[in-house]
Formats: sequence, structure tokens, C-alpha cells
Amino acid sequence: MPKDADPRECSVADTLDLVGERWSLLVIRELSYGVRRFDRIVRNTGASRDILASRLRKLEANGIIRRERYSDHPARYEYHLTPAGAELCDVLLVLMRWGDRHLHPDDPPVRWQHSCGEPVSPVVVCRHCGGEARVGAHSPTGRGARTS
Amino acid sequence: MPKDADPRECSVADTLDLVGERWSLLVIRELSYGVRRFDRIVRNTGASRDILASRLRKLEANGIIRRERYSDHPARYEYHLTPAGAELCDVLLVLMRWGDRHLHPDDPPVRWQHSCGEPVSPVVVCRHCGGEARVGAHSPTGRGARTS
DNA sequence: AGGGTGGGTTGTGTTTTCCAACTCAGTGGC
DNA sequence: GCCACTGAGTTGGAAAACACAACCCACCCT
Repeated sequence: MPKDADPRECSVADTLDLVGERWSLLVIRELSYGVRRFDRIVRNTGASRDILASRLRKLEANGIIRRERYSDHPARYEYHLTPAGAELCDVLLVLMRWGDRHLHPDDPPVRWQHSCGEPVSPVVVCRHCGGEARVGAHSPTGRGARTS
Repeated sequence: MPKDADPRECSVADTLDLVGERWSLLVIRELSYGVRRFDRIVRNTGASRDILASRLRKLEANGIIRRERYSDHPARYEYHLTPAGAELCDVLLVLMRWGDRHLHPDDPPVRWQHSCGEPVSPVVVCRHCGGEARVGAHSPTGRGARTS
């Protein structure tokens, strides 16, 4: 951190401290697809095995994933999302939507079917009024709200 | 990339290639707060100056931010979100909500006031039916949809 | 006995990132 | 004129993160 830094207090930054390193969100993506085993996660993400091992440890330490033994002798584990981890799927969905729109406008690599029968097309809305929400639409308040 | 890797085709991964490096999303956060100048972004994010310079170049090259000269002699620039960049604010909002819930349950560092008068509390919904959307609720289809 | 799978760890490089210090062209004070 | 300050970077050297093949161990199958 440079000496002249005075970082904004911010939940975005704090969340990224937990899941913002390379591969972490892709691990969560794999778990959300139902892929639970080390080797499969390596194959599907492209992360190297040592880094993946360390990411899994960190995510587990922070209560985002849970390790479950499915065999003793030899010890074998599967990884699952905790409820807190599952809430991060929102983030994936919004990232996916941006990439679908801006990087694959004609053929999204994956579609999720929503319970309404349509492919999911996620929007972020205000839970109070249902209107679209966007950072910057109005002014922020609170400890981290400085605008310069 | 390990030899046995066969990474999933995925818009999440492709989006993270553009904005997933450390500091990139915090740069976008600062621009969304109306902070536009190099030194202020350094101060508010805590990124080092060289890394910030390289992130700004990359984001500009990918059409997420735009550089605008506000002084000649000496040349001085401000940074702005492009429309594509502004759409990434959704991601920030969802990350912020997760951090507010799980890391600052009692006192969120920042609140955004929505046009309805309430503080914004973002939810991700399906644009077709308005119901809550979540990855994993139903099965994926498409080129990147394998579940093992 | 030989090969394959699962879940890692180790050793050894390569690449990023960090941070202070420096630059260069103005601006404001006195 | 002289000094300090600001803005927007760039540079050099050290530290941290990352990559990748190779190894390990214990089962399982044939």
C-alpha cells in the first residue's frame, strides 16, 4: 500500500479480499454446476493444482465452501457451497450476463433455464420497489461514501 | 495451464479476464463514485501507481473506461466509465450486498439511496418473470454446460 | 504385476505486484 | 526569481504470487 493511500471502507473491497483472487470465483462456478472433486475442478477451470489447493483452503476458512469426506482409507473429499457461498452465485450470474452481452453477443456459451421456463436473463433490482438498481444513480452515504 | 486442463467455455471466465485482476473492479468502483483522477483513485483504492496505470490502460483498451483530456500543457486526463463499463456496476452492487450481509451485518460502510427513497437492497431477478434468479436452480445448456 | 484414479505436496522457475523514488510540466505564493 | 506543490505517470529492485511437471500414497481393476 502506498504511503499516501487512505482506502475507502467498502464491502466490495472486503468481499474481493475473500474471493477476488484468480480462480476463486471459478471454483465457486464449478461447485454451482455440481462439480465437486479436485481433479474435475482442475480440469474445468484450468487452475494449477497447487493454487487450487490453496484457494480451496482459503474459501473453506472463510465459510464459503465446506469439505466433506466421502471415503476413508484413503481420505477423499468433496467440496460444497455453504449457504453464504451459494449467495455468491448472484455475482456469477451478473458477470455471466455482462460477458454474454459484450463478449458473446450472438451465442452465449451457457444458458440457465429459469423456473418460469425462459432462459434466465438476470437484472439487478431494488428489493423495495422492484425498479432497476445501479450504483451511481443516487448519492452514497456512510463511512465509505466520499466522492473525491 | 496444466496439461490435463480443458477449461469450460464461460462468460464468467471471459469477463474476469478483463476485470478480474486485482484493483480493476475497485477502479470501476471509484469511477462510479465520480472519482475521476489518477491520484484520487490511487488514494481511494490503495493500489500502487504503476499497477493502477497498467489497469487503466487495459480497461481502456477493452472499452470499459474512456480517457478524457481536461488540460493540455501539461496533458491531464480524467477517466470515465463507458456504457459497457457502467453495466459492470451491477457486479459491484451484488458484491457489496454480499459483503454487507456477511462481513458487516450491523453497519454497512456505504448505503446507496434508490430513486424510490429506500436504501438500495439489490436482488438478482429473472427479467422475464421477475422471480429470483440463481445459478444452479436449474440445469445449464450450451457449449459450456458440462456438469462434471 | 501393471495401470489408473483421487487428492493432494514439492521443487524450481517465471511472472506479477509492491513501493519508494524519480521525472516533467505546469501553478500558486511571496 | 525561487520554492513548494500538484497531476500523471515511469523506473528499479525486492517480494509475493503463480505455473507446471514430477512425485507421493493408497486404494481399485484386470
